[in-house]
Amino acid sequence: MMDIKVAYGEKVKAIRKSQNVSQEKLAELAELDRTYISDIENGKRNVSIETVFKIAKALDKPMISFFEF
Amino acid sequence: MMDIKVAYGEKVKAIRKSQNVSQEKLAELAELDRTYISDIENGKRNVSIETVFKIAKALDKPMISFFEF
DNA sequence: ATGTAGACTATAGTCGACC
DNA sequence: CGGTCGACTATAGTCTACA
Repeated sequence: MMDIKVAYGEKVKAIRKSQNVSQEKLAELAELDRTYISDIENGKRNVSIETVFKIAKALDKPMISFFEF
Repeated sequence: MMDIKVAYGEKVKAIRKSQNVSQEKLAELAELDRTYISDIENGKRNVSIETVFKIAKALDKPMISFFEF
């Protein structure tokens, strides 16, 4: 059974790294806590769609980019 | 500014209705509370990605279907 | 069948500190 | 720079009841 939290976290990390952005910078852009970004990328947090939306905007990607598995 | 909760709720309602499924039945299939489904469709709740995933599975649609605006 | 309200428990999301 | 811990506050998600 696929874990959506893990899959989402991996997407965030991959897209963030492809843009050479640090977790710290992403946190600032998305107005979220840095430690929370860390947890998200490591598949530990079940984020809300508002948070998904904020991160998508911060990385300038459509939301669906994070759910294409 | 677009409200992601409202947009998501409208998608759930539209897809659910297109399949002639009641909120009650959707709640049962997704293993969520019926009143919660009602709130979601009315744009009142900031659902988690696990909940989005459950609803997507219950309606037999890929997650991205709910974020194509 | 659906919307809403209120009271409840679990967890999303913050923050400071340390490695 | 990123992972983790612990304590915290806000809200996700449940449930009963009534229109």
